[in-house]
Amino acid sequence: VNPHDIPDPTVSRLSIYARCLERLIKDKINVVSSDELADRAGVNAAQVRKDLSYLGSFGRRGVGYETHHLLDRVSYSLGLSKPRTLVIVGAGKLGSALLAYKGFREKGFKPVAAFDVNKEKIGKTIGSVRVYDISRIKEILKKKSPEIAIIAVPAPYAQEVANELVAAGIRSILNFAPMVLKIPPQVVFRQVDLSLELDAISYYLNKRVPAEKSA
Amino acid sequence: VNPHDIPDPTVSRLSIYARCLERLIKDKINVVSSDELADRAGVNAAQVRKDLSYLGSFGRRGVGYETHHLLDRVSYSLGLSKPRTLVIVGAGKLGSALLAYKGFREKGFKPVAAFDVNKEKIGKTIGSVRVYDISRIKEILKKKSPEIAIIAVPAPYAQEVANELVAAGIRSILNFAPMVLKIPPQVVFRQVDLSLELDAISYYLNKRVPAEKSA
DNA sequence: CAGTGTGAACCTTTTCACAGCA
DNA sequence: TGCTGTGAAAAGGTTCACACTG
Repeated sequence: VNPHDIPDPTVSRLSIYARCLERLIKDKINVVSSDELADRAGVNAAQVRKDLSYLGSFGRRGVGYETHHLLDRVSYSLGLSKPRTLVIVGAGKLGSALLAYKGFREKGFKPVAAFDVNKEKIGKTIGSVRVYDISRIKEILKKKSPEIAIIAVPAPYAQEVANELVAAGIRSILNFAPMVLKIPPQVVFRQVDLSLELDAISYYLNKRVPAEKSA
Repeated sequence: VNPHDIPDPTVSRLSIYARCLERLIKDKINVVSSDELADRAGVNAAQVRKDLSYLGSFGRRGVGYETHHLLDRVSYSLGLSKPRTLVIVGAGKLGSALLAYKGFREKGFKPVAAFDVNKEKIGKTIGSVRVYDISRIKEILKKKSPEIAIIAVPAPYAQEVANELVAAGIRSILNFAPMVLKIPPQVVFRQVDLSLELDAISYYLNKRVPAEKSA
């Protein structure tokens, strides 16, 4: 459907450019150069131009990019034009925090259901979304046809949950459990891994001088 | 301090190998081949061998890697041998979820303080850690000297918080706010970005056939 | 033999540098 | 003149393939 294949790192940066463009538009700035956008996105200007070139060319030479137009184009490429529905599996601390997250709705990601095993949570409403018994995943997914499932259960249950989601025909999964999951290739899969990030920080902390001398 | 420079993607995978090795050890498996480890980590075997080769060579040809020894070596390389202290700025839904996260302590990351602006939270204890007024960052950081700060405040405040942390001499920052932050290069910096991940999923959802025909 | 360790080939991504255009 | 768009070069990472060894 989309024009061409965009490299994965570029996809990630497009999301960041979109965020920067929203800010610029909020500030009533109508034109931005690759230099300025690069600075705001924390990358270099050639990178911005190369990234945007995957979407076609609509900068004006000698001027820059029209912010509204560029945001439209970036959003379109990311498929953000139409709203997306999602479910969250696991309504514990993390799941609840995610359900309460305002950013979802603002960006067009709409939670339509949550699941948990805890009897006390089942039937309750968190962040305007109902919590269902986890055994009803297949049934509810059939009814609501969400496009995205977020896994926010403890690591030992994550693979099992993933299997059920896949069996129920989910098209994409975002996993927060610190666990390698086997997911069939036709399902879009991404991972957010707090504990990996901490390990990485730990590594780079050690690489730096253990005790700094001066600023 | 550390032997050699390890590529960033390898650092991330080392964290995953460590996780797999813990599992293997829990299951009383003492030797593992690069093939088996690769399968569990979701990468290919050459990758595993190349990654491990950055740490030296201690596999036994024809046999595999001794799990205990390898885990020790990987943990050491990641700097996980010694415990790390951290603070969390922002004790809202997300910050509280993070404070409650058991995985921290298990892996040797110890929260020593939290900060918030909300008067109702200040003075309370969440997950065994006290919540301080955010204006006391400098003072408390001086006293507790944490190595890592986690930013879990709303995006508009994240840069301001980051500036204070840097001014207070923090050595590393993990940012959860969906916001590009300017951090001086001597501070180790990583970002966890939910909204970016969702955008990426949205992109790949669009790339796939909009309606699937068969399995 | 089975499985590691690693140079070399391959592939992807980033950066450079400049032609081309408003 | 100033800034985009883009080939080409450089850098960085992954995979291959095989010599080597317990």
